[in-house]
Amino acid sequence: MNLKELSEILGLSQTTVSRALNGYPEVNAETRERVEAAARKHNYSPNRRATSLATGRSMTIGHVIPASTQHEMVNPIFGDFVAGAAGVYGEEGYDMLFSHVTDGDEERAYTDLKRKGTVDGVIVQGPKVNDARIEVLTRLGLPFVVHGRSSGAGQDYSWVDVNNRRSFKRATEFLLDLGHRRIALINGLEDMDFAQRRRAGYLEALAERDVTPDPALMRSAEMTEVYGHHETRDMLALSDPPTAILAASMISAIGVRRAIEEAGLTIGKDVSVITHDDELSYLRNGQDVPIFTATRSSVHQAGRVLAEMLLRRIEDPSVVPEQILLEAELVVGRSTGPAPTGD
Amino acid sequence: MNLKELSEILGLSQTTVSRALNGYPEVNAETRERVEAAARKHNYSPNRRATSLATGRSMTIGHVIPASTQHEMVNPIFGDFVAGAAGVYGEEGYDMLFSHVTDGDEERAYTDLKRKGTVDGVIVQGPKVNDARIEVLTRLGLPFVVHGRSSGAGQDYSWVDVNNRRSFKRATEFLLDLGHRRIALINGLEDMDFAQRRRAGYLEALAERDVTPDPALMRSAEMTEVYGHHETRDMLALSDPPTAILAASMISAIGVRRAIEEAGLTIGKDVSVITHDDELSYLRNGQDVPIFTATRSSVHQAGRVLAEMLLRRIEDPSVVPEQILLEAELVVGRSTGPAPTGD
DNA sequence: AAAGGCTTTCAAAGCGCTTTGAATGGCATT
DNA sequence: AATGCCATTCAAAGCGCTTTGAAAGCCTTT
Repeated sequence: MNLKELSEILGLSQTTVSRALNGYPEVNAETRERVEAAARKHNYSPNRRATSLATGRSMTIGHVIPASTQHEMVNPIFGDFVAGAAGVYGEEGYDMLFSHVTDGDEERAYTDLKRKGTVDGVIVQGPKVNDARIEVLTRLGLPFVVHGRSSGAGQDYSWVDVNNRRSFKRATEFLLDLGHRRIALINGLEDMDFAQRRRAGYLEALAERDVTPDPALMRSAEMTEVYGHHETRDMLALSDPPTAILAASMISAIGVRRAIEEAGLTIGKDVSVITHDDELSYLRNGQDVPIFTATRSSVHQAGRVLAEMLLRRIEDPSVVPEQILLEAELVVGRSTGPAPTGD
Repeated sequence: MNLKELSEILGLSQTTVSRALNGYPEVNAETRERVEAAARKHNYSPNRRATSLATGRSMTIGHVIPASTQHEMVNPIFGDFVAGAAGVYGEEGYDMLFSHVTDGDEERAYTDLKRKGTVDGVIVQGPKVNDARIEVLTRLGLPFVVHGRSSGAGQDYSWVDVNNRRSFKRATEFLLDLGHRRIALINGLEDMDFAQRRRAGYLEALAERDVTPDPALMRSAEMTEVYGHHETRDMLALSDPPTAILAASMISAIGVRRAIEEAGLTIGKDVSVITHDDELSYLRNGQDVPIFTATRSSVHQAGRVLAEMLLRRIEDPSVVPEQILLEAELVVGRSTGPAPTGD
């Protein structure tokens, strides 16, 4: 059943039927009802490909997954983020499309996406310091919003980010207040913008209290469980081990906990741990009392906010870029306590 | 730059240019080279919407996410599965599309997907017992493959599944061999087909050794960390607590471990734990020695296999349905040991 | 009775591609 | 010189929709 057939059944022109279904005003109310009834009866819905070609809009949002960062997709944080965005897309009648990109080919990928008209806009995930994608997209005029920020990107662009610097500064201060001086940072990959900001906050707090940062206590890699475990085990074996650890995600924090327990130490007593908590659906930070003291900010919510922002930009691309800085809250759980006395 | 402009530049007809670029034989070799060079130079690539309308193929694979199972998306297992599939799509030039569906509207969703021509085929995830989707898709003639099986679905359809019954039977036997008699099962949601099969395997093993199953030791819910923790804590408080626990995923197993440790017990000594391990990228089962004794089967790999199967079906829908049953291996880690003696 | 203004409907063009069926020209064959 | 056959190329139709510009019909106004 296509538009032509439907209009023949109704004895109307395709124009009128199309207009009736799309809510144009110049259609007789009675006619509209007849058309709508017929459409329902014959289970008609317009062919997306044809509509898309005719209107120039695809009603699809793109998420580009570079092969290198393909890990992105398997990162549980990504899942929650995307689910948040998908909720909004669904409500507004948009579909979500993932495009795989061979490495280094990002510019071409976006150009194609634009050219091929596959999507109406894109969300840029995991921005690095000085991320080239922002310039490319601006130049192409393809609507986009960034999850996070990219220091050094010249343009004025739309983004939603968590105040990573401030939240990690606050977490560090919290540990300092408890008497800790040997505080480790198990960060995300250092070329990620968010990781830089977290480290900056951490260093800032130390500096303000005249604590000299120790490079041996600053680690960074992809935030897996095994990584958290590995680095913690390593640091606990130092002659002067940390008494507190700042972890970048629940997943690596789980690894941190495992290493602490394997070492026969007690979390929150021998070693304090604070993690960033993205409020992942499958890895909640406990039920009532938080497992970990944490800087908390829902990545699912961020997904929603970004999706809404993007749809606004698509609606009217001329609108001035928006920026939203979300504050993470510091929730106190059972993983932190006063620094053990030196003897 | 579109086909018309490109052909004008070249002084050729659109037909010839199109054929040259799509590798048709009836084009002069020299002409083809000229065309290809010009396409590269002017950064031409065909508009996907138009191609799609003309050919009737969208080069897109759909994954339908029902609003209820929207959780699916935030399940780390889903991420790894989808990443596996996405890899294959990428290699074959397909995109991946997620469609949100209001609940109970699945039939209509698939009908629309077919009608609108948004996708060339779909992957059905998380099949329940007697899943209605299989019948709908068969009737619509939309190519599909199922990740898992659906007991009771009449049709002959394509699927890839892990031998859940056998692997959980074997895991249970392993625990029985170690002397355990109070073995708990922390299963996935019971309306999921895979959960049924796992339970069947578990019960079969118990029956063969004349161990009476205890309903108090059989729990089921969505496989989150908090759930694993909650059920374990609950069961350890029983007057006759389990000495071994079978968990449905790494994530719930992490919760199980947390509860055991909170109770002051030692995993692998006081309580043995076996989990199913999907080899999630961010939650590897340790590095060299496995953390948990586990039934292991890569869900990422399953994603790849399913995607390849689906593309084959799309290529030739008349081909007879394929079925692949993957065997999980039982890897022994540090979470299991002999049952504690009764005194 | 003619003119003008609404409301409602329509025919046809256009979106950018693929593909069918026909045309062209060169060459070998009769 | 006429015929037939390839190898190339082309014009035009078609995919299923939206949208422009025109037409039809009816009522009101002069």
